[in-house]
Amino acid sequence: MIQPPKPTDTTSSAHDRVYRTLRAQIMHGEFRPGQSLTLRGIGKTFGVSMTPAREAVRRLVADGGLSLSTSGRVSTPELSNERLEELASIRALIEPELASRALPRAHLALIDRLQAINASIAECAAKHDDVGYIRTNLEFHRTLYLRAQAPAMLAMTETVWLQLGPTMRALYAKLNRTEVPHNHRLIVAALRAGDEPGLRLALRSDVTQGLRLLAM
Amino acid sequence: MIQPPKPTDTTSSAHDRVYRTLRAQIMHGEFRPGQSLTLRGIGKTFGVSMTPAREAVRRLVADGGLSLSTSGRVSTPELSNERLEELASIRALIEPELASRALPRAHLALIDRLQAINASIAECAAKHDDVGYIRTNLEFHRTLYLRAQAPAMLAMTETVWLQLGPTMRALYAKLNRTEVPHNHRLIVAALRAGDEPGLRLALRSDVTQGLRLLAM
DNA sequence: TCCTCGATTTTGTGATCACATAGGGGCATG
DNA sequence: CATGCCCCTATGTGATCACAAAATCGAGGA
Repeated sequence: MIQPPKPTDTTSSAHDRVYRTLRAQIMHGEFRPGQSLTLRGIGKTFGVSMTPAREAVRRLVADGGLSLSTSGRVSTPELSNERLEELASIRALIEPELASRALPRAHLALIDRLQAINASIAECAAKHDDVGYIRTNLEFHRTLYLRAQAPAMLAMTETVWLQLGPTMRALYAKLNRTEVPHNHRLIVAALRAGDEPGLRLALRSDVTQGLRLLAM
Repeated sequence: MIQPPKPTDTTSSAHDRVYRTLRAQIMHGEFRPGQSLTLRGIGKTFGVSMTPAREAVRRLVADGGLSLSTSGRVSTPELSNERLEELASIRALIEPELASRALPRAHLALIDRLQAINASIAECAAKHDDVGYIRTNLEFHRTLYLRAQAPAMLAMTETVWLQLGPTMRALYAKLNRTEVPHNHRLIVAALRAGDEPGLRLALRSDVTQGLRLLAM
């Protein structure tokens, strides 16, 4: 009946806010694989009705960040090993390409920023902050790829990250890292040296490294 | 008030039916670039209310098949040249990989089927049936890639096709093809010969060919 | 004839409701 | 104590409504 007041920001629609928040949470590993969500629960969390919650969920299902059971129940996906391997293959295909495109545009300020992000990663690793580790790790990659000026390719890569989010969380929780991955240092070094083949190789290794650890 | 009867199939939800139909239509070039759609119009077309229409549209927006104006208006995307080139690059990156993975599993029956599809393409070309041409062309690629046993990679590729749909339509309408693209014959030949490098090359050429014609 | 401004219509957004069904918990029975 | 069944609650689906904003159309004036 009475439309309740709109105390929140009016800069974007409700469903978009829900969508972006949930997407970031999933991508950064804040949910475990197979964790179930409910539309009413999401709505309650964000202070909206079921309608925008459903739209956000639909979008997330569309790009693989959530999966729908046959009865319409929503949960984060549990990836099979084949799926995981395939997603890693996609990363290994696209991300070296993105890095390679970014290379000619990577000036010193960018490289310094990447090194600073690596320091943040080290901090998260020391604190055993899994979510922070994943988030800053992805930030490292995104910062580099943004220079590639290839928004569609980047969007596609982020969609893969989204699908991997919950599984990465479960994986990293087991690993108990304590330092920056070696490959990140190789990436920075290759950028400084302008070494394109080395950069591609380092990216490929970095991307497939997590999977290799899982398969052990 | 009164819930109207459900005369339609109960095998899937309304929004899913709308989604799949619209997705196919967009991918096959049944809409021109920039063509605008309305939620109420979609609902009326499919005999459903706005709710499922909105959900279907959200999903399509999420994977780039439709775009939203700032005011929430829905339309098929008009791709910039940079975007187009980028999407072609993605195709050129993934599709040779898919073909390569399909190659060891491609037995004779598959190759024959591909050749039959090529014949269908030729028919469509002769009849100047643009939509049919695009549909059978994509069917050729999908039939091959299904053998790769890489569903995530195939899904990603189809998403790119979806984004290209309206533009491909506009492009092919200008070209007035009259025969099967030469590269499709090369693809079949490479499959028969088990020639992996040749297959990758033919795929790459086939995928980027359309773009090259546009840039002329 | 063309531009401008205002009213009306169109359209998207979000809330709410009725309904069907899937799941889970509790109870009875072996 | 385990297991199967049933009822109730939780949950998703789709329709409808109120509202705001945008677009479109038309009238009037320059």
